[in-house]
Amino acid sequence: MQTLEQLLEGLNEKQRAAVSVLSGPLLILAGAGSGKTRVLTNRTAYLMANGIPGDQILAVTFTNKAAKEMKSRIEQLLMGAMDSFRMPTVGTFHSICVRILRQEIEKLEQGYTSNYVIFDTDDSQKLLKMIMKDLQIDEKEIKVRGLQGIISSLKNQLVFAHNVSGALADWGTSKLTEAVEQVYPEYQKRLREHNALDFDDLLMKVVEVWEKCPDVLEKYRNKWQHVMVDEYQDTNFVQYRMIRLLVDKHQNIGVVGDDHQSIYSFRGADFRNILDFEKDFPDATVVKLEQNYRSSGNILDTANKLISHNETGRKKDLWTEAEKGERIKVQEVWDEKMEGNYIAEQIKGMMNGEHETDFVPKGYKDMAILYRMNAQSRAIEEALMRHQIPYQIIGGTRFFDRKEIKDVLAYLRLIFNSRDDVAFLRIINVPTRKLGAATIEVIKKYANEYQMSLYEVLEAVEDISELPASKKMVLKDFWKQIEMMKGKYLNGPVTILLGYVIDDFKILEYLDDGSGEGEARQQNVRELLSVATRYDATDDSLASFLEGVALVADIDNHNKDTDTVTLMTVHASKGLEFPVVFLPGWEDGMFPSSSSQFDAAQLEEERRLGYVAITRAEKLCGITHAKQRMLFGRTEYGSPSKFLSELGTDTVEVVEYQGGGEGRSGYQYRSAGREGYKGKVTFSHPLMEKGKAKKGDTIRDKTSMSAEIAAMNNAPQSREEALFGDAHKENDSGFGVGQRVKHASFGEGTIIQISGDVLSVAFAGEGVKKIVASSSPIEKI
DNA sequence: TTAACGACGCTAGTA
DNA sequence: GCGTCGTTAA
Repeated sequence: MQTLEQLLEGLNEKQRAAVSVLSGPLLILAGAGSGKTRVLTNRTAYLMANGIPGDQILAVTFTNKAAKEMKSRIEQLLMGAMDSFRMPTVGTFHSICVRILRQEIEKLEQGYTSNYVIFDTDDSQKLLKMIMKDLQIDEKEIKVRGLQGIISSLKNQLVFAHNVSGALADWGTSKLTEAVEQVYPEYQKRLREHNALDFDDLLMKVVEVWEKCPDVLEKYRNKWQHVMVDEYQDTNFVQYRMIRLLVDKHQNIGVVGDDHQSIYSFRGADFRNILDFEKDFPDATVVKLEQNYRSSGNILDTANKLISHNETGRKKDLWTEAEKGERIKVQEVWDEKMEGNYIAEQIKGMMNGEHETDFVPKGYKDMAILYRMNAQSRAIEEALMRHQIPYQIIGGTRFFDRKEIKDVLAYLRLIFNSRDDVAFLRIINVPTRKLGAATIEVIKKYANEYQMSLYEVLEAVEDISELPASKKMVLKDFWKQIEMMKGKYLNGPVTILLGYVIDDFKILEYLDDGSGEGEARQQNVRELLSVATRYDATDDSLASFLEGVALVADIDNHNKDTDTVTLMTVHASKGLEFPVVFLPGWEDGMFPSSSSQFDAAQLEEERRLGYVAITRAEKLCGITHAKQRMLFGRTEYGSPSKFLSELGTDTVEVVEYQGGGEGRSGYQYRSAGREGYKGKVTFSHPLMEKGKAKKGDTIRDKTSMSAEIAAMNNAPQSREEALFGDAHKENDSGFGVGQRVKHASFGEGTIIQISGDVLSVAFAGEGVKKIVASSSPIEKI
């Protein structure tokens, strides 16, 4: 019984009440910083300590990172306390659905097999474009993205392709809805033909199979008798439906969330799910966690004041025992460059001990810069570089979205599932095999005629009279190479297969164009090898690797151990906390974003986003707003965010911009009085005007400039550099990058970087190790 | 068939 | 400001 006590130790009364609910519906309304994660993990452990087998518990988190953290915390809690235990299933909706569908999808009898592939937004866009071409829908008239968006939201509402016309009745008739009616069913048909699912399908198909096959649903109801859902306010309709199906029998459903932190309605999330929980489950135990352990008093009060301007949502009284601390500082700056400079100087100042406050940051890692959109990062990055401040940036172009990475992955996808036409088209001429549109068209025609996938056509390519002999040979060789790899390496460790793909298809040679960017692309491909080693030990190495890379989010790669400032969007920062937080760009049209200008519900969502932003801060929070800003190549004038005037004056210190802006002193700025900002909304957003960007007069070479600054600085400039360092192709002892080696204690691995005599080797299961080539037990294989 | 060039549109946020 | 895409020249 010792363990039970321990699991409740150190919790406040409310937290304890939540943790000790062993069954039935439970709603935990957890304000920002109220110890939500702790409650979630301790409750899981508590259930297990009370005799509920771990494998009967399902916990759904919002990101893979959260899942990983939760698992390791549960392990820590129970290790030593229990002799043996089975781990609960912890994962995101998407990752859990992937696993369910690997087992069950064939039961749908739609032609899917368990080795289906996952299409990302890019893949599905390509497919949609092909369909539009075939259906002769003009891409200029109907935007692919718009179409994709509507199809996605239909799927999130569980509208199936066969009843799309009924669902679209509410939308009225337009060119767009007509297009959707035509395209959506065709899109689903082609996905089936490709044995592919898009992100929305992953959820939808699970609901479909559960609704169609009661025995399958029954199996999962028995398997997971206790279900917990984190960030419940961000669930959408399909996810809600899934949960209901799963728990309606045993009713053991615990959800945690905060309607004030619902910031994902743009992708279908509906915070009414959390508001209606008690209606859905009348017997629910409701626990409100309102004590905040994260932020000092002034920060919390400011956040509370901001969110109080929202009309929808539950009223909460978030309080803290912490002292008032520093006031939030609102600083006006000239433009985005000076904003970057200001933030960089503040950071430098704090690191040099020139702080005006009692709080002393322990390092760069205590600080974060959270912005509304990724495009804001550029000016800030440049300022940080100039000030030699190390940083890591989350988001922007994801590693797995880079072209070279997607190309290599497309090879693996084609090897894994030869029906994947999108993968086929991506790589059939990459590296170039001198195949053009004409050749591809012939293959497409043939595939269409005989109802085959594009790849299958290659097997009988000799029979196609329309192709010249030279093309036939090239195509057949390609086919033979892929077949050979399928035969030899399909079921082995994915690193081996990947190594051969990179080698045999001469990917590195192809990427080497002599430029710095070419070099960076090669490094990315090598990095992919080291990522792959993590999957080598799994049973179905290739499948789990492809799944893993399809479902990673940017935030999953956040490293809180390296001593760097963190840059990311406010969206990505949800669930995190930092002693010092900078919030740039609080101007109308930026934050709140211009799209919320005429929509009260969207404006409230922006306000919630502002609330999330401020509540990330523990000790210091600095907000900046610029008089003017370069956006999409144009200079825009902005007034201070309307949110600033909602923060009150007691807990906020306002500093106006002093001095002129480079040759722009004529600009008159309305000063903010003591009662805070009263700026009127005059921001004009370039997306709203149909103006044309004027061409830039000077073209700056970004790479050379970054390299120049990087040379002045020995700290890693970016994630890339931190990962790759300064690598050379081959060293004196004859080791080469990409080569497979064997180490006496670490086993087999792949060289991913060479720096003099020091090799960086990615070992399966061991991660990347630095090894001195001349004095280590290492040999080539 | 490919490389070079200019027009165009975008960026809100994401699994 | 920048990448993508389609057109054009070689």
